[in-house]
Amino acid sequence: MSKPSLPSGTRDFGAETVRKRNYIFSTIRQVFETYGFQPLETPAMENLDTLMGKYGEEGDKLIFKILNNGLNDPKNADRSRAAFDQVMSGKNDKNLTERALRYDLTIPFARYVAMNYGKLTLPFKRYQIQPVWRADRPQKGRYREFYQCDADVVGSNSLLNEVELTAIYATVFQLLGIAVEIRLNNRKILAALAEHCGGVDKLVDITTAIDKLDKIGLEKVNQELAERGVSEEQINTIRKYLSVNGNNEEKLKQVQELLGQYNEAKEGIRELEFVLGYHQPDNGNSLSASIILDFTLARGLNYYTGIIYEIKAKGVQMGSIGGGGRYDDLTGLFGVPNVPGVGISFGVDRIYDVMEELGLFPAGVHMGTQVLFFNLGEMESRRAYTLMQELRNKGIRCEIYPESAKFDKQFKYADKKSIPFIVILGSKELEEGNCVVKDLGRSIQETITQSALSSFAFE
RNA sequence: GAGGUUGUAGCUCAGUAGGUUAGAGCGUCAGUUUGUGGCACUGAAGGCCGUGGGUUCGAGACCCAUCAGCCUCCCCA
Repeated sequence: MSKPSLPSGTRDFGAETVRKRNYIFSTIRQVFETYGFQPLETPAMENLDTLMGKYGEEGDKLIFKILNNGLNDPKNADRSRAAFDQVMSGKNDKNLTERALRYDLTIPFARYVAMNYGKLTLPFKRYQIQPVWRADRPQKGRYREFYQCDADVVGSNSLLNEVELTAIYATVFQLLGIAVEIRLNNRKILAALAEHCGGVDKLVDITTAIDKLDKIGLEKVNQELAERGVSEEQINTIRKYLSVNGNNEEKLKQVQELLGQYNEAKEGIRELEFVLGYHQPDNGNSLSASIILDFTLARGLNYYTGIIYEIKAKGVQMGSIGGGGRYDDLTGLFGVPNVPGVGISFGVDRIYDVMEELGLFPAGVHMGTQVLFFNLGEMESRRAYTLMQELRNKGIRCEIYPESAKFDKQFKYADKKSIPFIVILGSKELEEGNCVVKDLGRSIQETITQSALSSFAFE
């Protein structure tokens, strides 16, 4: 038997890591709660048809499918084989798989809203912090199991929601100490560009092409567009669009000049102006985050219809650490039309990697044992145990060395675990009703009465 | 899905052009030290060299396959 291993792209988390991750989770949760969002949890698995077709062609490929049970039952054998042939020809078959692991938190949320529509008070604001799974090839900042922290509002068209979600992004990253760019764009502006270039059907081609801008450069983007039947004049417009620059105000002005004749573009510009207007420095915001309009931002998720978000950490080589946007009719996919929504997502695993790389975790996240009681014999440890429980009742994190071992060994144990205080209670102390408290960091100790121990300041 | 790269002790890595019994540091354990740690010294344990084939008199080294990690593209958090 060889050593056990982990499925590709999954990880175990040791104590240190768990504490640091919890620090991120609780920061995000606290901000979500502050903005009036309520928690929701949904199952790890969903019916396959709930997920399929929601994330685009690439997304479908990355959904982890769960094999049905009982495939090997003789009475199912023919059906299983037929289903397998279906799958081999690129189709899904319910006789082989009808469930899958959740791919994100937005679609399960939409499913939940559709199922509970009558019971929910609209606008409905929920947050959700759970793992998601993607059958992707692992690499830097990319895992097959990772956590998302989502906040969504459904049942409201108000741009005030976008304003608040922007503020949530800014607040969370400020609390975590990560300098970020909150990049904003609007699908409506992209749609206007597509319209200008010959029709909405070009939207996907154009957006995926311009999304590659910073990777393959302007020339290649143009080349790629030409291959997709975009005329020279239209490419010229795209070229101008892509070279929009300056501060946010200047960028908006240029886009206005370029696409202002389209109503959709006007609308998109107005929406962005609205959100930016709320985040002026004189408006109670002291954002360490910069809000940057990026008209080349074209998030792949095909259900976005309005403002889209992407978060980029400054000073590190890392994909986006958050994203989101507005969707007009997500629950329409599940039979409940006309429920607009907007949401954002935090990628905790990438945030963790960024904070680790930049050394941003505060020293205080180590919440290990504070006090180690030495074990110096049967009678001694009985007494020590009683005293220890008193401290624990006061919320002090304690442990007693389980064996009656040599001093040396117990000291080294405290060192290894970075336990700052030890309590020595040996035969002499037992007799005199005392105990010795030693501060290992300062290397000082004092003898106090056992009754005074529970009010000792372990700091 | 395509490509690159790595895989030797618990961890980080050496291992020369294929040649005896596979090395170091750190860590672990024991001792110097049975009531005062971090240091030092002494000693010990721990490896089918990722896995399976192949070439060779001989493979940790070379070839093929496979698995896993990391990285790039696609896409994404």
